[in-house]
Amino acid sequence: MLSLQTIREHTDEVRNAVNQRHTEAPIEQIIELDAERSPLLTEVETMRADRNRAGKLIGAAKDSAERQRLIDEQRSVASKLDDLEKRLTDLDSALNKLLLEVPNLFHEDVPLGVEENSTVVLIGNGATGEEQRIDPPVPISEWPAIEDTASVKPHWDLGETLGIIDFKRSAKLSGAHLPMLLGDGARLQRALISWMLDQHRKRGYQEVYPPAMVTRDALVGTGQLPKFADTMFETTNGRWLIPTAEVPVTNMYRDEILESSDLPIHHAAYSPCFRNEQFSAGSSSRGVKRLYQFDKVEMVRFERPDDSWEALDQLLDDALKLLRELKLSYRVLRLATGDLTFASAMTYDIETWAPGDQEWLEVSSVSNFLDFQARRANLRFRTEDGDIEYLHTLNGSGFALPRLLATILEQYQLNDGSVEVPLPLRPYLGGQERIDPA
RNA sequence: GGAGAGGUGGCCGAGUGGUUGAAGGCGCCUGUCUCGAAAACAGGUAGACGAGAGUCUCGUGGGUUCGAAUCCCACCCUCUCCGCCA
Repeated sequence: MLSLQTIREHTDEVRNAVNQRHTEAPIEQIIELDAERSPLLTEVETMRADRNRAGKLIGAAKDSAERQRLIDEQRSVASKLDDLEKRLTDLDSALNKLLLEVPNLFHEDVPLGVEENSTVVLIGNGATGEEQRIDPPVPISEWPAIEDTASVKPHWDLGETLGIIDFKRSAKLSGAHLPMLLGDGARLQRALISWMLDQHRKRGYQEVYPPAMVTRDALVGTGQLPKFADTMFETTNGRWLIPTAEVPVTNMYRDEILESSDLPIHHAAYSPCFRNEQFSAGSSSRGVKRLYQFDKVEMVRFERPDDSWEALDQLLDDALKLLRELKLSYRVLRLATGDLTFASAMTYDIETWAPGDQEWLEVSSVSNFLDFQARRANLRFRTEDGDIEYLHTLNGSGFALPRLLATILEQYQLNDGSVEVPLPLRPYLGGQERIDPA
């Protein structure tokens, strides 16, 4: 969250950020309550100081008449202090509630506008290995459509003919949007998970296998709650199913003060993710593109504030390294303000090309949250000078498995209907080179 | 799920209504001593808000009281035993 101080001192900037995100936040209410709170706080603190002073005198009083006189005196102010304290508590909790609904500020390089204003900043060709930085970035609305004449099947057809993705049978047990992987499909996913975790580990990301159920507080910490409760599943025992491993992992160091020498901390976590998607029939949710449950490998970084922007670039590159090794075609978007998530100050989306479906699939989202989550989750560290500061958090997927799997199936499809196994994954599949129809 | 024990500062641990934000020890930092180190001795050593005075924090939230680490209630967490389970 933003500090009260930020909202108080940079009100216009905050208002502007909220508007550019095309959302709403109770800024005016916050300003109003804050104006009432400040003088009240001073008054309450002065009265408490009096009370504490009197308490010491009462404790030390030898003469019982004098002691009784002091007690009577305090008795007469106690109820007034009580009233004022109640009002202060009410204001504080109201303010805290409102502050949780204010989105983060964003970096000046974030393009303004809605989704179509997001810009393409990088594009990579899987076949040739060429990578091109797009400078200046081009809005996706002006980005030329890909002329991909490859006549290949979309992954949902391929998955069925190869017998590796089953939509029909899983519907019997779970309903729509919860497909199952079979045989080489399940094995390919497992290979991907292992390979990705191994790659991240090599680059210094310590592996974590987090709980998939978390408390409400954890979700408040990362910013999903209180605003986005309807996008998740609450369990009957008061926990919530995680929408991403970002939630448990970012909350790991909650209420701790890390030493400067501990930073940076890099984790990679494999977990299932659960999202209460509002589906409408159509191409955007076909196949495995949008599901109630999917697996994902997520990278989470805890950084010193000065390092977080450089860390964002590294994080993006750490994700892209995997796509380069898999020889997949991809592009990187810098999301526009209207498409940014609540907590993010800047987000890159990585999309891979799905030739069967003729569309780009979002397989990763890489964000810098600055101290926004750190304030909510109380993530702090001690600087070299001994000061205590909020650290910065970042995360990026590497990668969401269903869509990555879909892209691989479509990009690695051969003329005879089989699918080649990407080179780096073969050691994880006992050297297997192809997936043939079952 | 049942029965019991317990949650105090970086750690251990005292404190059961009043100059206690908290004794003592360990650890850590600084100084004296030393060629240097160790030992010894002396001093220092939690966080939040605030310009500051000051206020708040002894698992969390309520309550009693002029006053709560200390009394009462609820909840959370940890440990032991039983039951159940992968």
